[in-house]
Amino acid sequence: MYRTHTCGELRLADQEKNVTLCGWIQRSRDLGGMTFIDLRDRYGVTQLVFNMDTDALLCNEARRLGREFVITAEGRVTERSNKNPKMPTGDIEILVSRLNILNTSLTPPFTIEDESDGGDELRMKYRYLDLRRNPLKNNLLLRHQMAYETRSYLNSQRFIEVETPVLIKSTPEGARDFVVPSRVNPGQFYALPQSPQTFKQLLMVAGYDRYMQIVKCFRDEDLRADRQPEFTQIDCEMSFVHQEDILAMFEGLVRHLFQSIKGIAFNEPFPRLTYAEVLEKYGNDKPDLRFGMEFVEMTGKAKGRGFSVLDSAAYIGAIVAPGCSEYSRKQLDELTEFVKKPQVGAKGLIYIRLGTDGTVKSSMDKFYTAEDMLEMAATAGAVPGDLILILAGDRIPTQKALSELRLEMGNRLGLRSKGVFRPLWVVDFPLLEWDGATDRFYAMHHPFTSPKAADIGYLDTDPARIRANAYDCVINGVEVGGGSIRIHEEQLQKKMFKTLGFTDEEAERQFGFLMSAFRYGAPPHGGIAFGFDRLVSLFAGEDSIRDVIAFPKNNAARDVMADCPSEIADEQLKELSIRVQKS
RNA sequence: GGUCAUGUAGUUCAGCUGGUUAGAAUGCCGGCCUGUCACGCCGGAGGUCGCGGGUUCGAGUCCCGUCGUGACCGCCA
Repeated sequence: MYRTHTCGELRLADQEKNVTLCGWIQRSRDLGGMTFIDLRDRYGVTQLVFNMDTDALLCNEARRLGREFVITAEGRVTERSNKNPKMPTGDIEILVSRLNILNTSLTPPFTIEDESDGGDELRMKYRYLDLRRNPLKNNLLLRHQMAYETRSYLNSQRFIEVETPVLIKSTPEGARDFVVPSRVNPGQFYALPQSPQTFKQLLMVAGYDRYMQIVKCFRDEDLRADRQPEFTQIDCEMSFVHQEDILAMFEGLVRHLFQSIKGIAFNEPFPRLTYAEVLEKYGNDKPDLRFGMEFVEMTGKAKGRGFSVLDSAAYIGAIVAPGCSEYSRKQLDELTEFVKKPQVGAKGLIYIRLGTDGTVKSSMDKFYTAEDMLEMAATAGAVPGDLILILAGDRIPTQKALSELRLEMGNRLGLRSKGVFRPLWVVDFPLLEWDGATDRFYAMHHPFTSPKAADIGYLDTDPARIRANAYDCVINGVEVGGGSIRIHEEQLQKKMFKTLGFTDEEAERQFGFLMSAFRYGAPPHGGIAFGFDRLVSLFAGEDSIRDVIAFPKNNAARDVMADCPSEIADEQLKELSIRVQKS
């Protein structure tokens, strides 16, 4: 070993020890007669000291060290005459007797500090330098701890980790597949898994009744701050369970992570809201429960005064912004602009101010009396000093817009604190979604999700009404996990494929192996997958999952450090029987 | 596929209704400095204003195109 200790561990108790440290030059302070150097490694920073009087030669050598040089330094641990209470190692320093430069460094293009001066683009290009900084280092350490605690909890519950293949069969359902050409099978392709879905079900058929895997998944869709083309799931499946058993087991996992990593205990069970409920109350299937401001439907109450915007609306919804009655014209205009953005899509915003002095002011004073509005305010549960914000229009788009407005108000009022966590389960998702463009149903979760027993009858009569045994785990407005109880009977699965518009032949060609397996004693089973990157970014308080991934891709799915994807040699293409069409 | 924002010293940014030699901070280099820890002080170097075209007597600034980056919509079972 080059070193006897790390740069984070020496304390006053180690005084007079002769030690050797290795690390990178964080910074040096040359005072003329003496020079201080902060030496950094993964574990911390330790101050080295050189003195002209003690050893002029060595001190001059130290003055020539540049930022990010890699050195090894041997010396004696001594108590500082000026201690630095801000550093864990601030009581000591190393009086260096021997110095060795292991490697020099170019001056890095941005400063390796907690608050770097580098922009995103540059830091992505030099990711290996960015990873030297504490914020990213701490995120990766957190990620490691969470993976470790996940395995620890699930292992204690008798789950076993099984690896599943990465080169699998492509299927047209769901997200676009990443595709891999097969050299030995010209003209044929593998796909990278969007998730190990079918394999974990096959493991259940095989009798491994508690499976888990922390596994990479791939989806060739456009990116977002919380979406990468390759991402990591905590993938799980269990046999002989009902929905209730899954929720209990994995509520346990989430609790274990919060307890062991953040020391947070939740006293109450996680709330469970149905899909229908969260849409009515929050206009969103992943509601942020850190604050209330639930929707109040006014559709029945607010009509019939000759205000055409409301009279013609299929849905009228309100939220109450507590204590905001004094919002200025400018602030209200900002909110109106916000809801009118194309991404939000409302046509306008109606407000009612309930003054603390009992007065009522509204943007629809022309049509409604003060009594009308006080009655509406009472319906909405508003009190003097509150501001009521109302959107009207078609039901679904208006609820969606009101949801955006609710979140915006939550931000403005500081109700979405990063240190507060409000998990919940959303249950009873619809089984199917109608798509007008292709004129067919799609599975909302995936085609293996089982319908609620009570709703199975609707398969033939009214498929849109069927609720699924599907559930999401949502924390602070982030969908961190989701799963379902699967279909384990061949006949029902066949019927499901039929409802989705598959012919028997198509179903057989794409999922024949699964259908076959179901003929050999498939146990009832179900599972869940957590978005590990999202979970870590939530714990880390980061807005983007890129900050918890060592080497992420950018907006356009490029690795700007490696400059990838890239073209490949004609030889390679030929070998793969692929011709590239240049447009 | 679409909308919006953005691109100026190594870096982060400023640069007004178009007008002399494009500024600041930080980093870098040199000098001074024996208890600093974001050390301090003095000095210096450093620019194809992303790229291409246009308008104009004159463009970092206005217009068009293009490329990069970021956020969002569509998309993501």
